[in-house]
Amino acid sequence: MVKTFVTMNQRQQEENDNVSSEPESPPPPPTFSHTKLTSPRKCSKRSMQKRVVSMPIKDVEGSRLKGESSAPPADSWAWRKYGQKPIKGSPYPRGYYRCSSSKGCPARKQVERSRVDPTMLLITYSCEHNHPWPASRNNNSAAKKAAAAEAGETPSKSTTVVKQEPSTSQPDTEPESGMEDNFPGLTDDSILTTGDEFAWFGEMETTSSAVLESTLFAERDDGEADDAAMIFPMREEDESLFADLGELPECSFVFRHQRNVGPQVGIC
DNA sequence: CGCTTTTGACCCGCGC
DNA sequence: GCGCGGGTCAAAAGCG
Repeated sequence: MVKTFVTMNQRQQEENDNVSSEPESPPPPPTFSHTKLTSPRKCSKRSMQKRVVSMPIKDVEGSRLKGESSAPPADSWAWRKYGQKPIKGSPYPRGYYRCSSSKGCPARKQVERSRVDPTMLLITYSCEHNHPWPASRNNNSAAKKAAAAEAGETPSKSTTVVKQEPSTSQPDTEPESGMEDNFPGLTDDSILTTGDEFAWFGEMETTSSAVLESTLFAERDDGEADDAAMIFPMREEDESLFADLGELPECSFVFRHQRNVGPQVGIC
């Protein structure tokens, strides 16, 4: 299973759409706990970290069909839709879901259909740092249903973009303190290791054919993004595509992982 | 009956 | 300061 990626087109789209996490903001500080947040409504976009999953519609439907009974669904939490908005420039509406797996769960996700590739769903996950992630409930069929409904019935392909945005809701505490207990997946260290610690994403990763993206190295200050970009050598055509990436945020990282998709970019 | 979805209104941040 | 667009709220309707 490949991890985390945004195709170039998707990324460009996100730049255009503001779908990406903080396109309008300068590179964020290297830690999570800087912005005081009193309510989700007051969460600054720049203070959030996102995870965007670009999921083939087919996968959404597939997991819905076989989901609860046999194989765990791609996303094992309960999501309740609380809104839907048409997005400017996009023919497809964006659905807004919040976690209903536990009371007071701050997690949210947005589901929209990719304009670049209508066969793909872009799912943006967000949550707060200190959010105590609930145990899997395998009860997200509703959201999937809605996502699939929004997406329509179309064949699908491959890539996945994951964006996640933990907000900085504990401004007076050290970034590491308490956070690991409640939201282990979003520590600076584990941010590089999706899977075990990032259980909820990891679960998605292992239970779905969707490709899961890596966390966005937004909060890193050690140049990891650059390193990540070097993991996969680029071909010339890819490099030409990246020629326009001069304005990528510092924290952006680039992969290539798919033969027919081209370069992949993670955005933070 | 309880939970979810729908949908219009409202709020807020941001750019001009 | 104003307008726009994105995100959330909350009431009503639908569904199991």
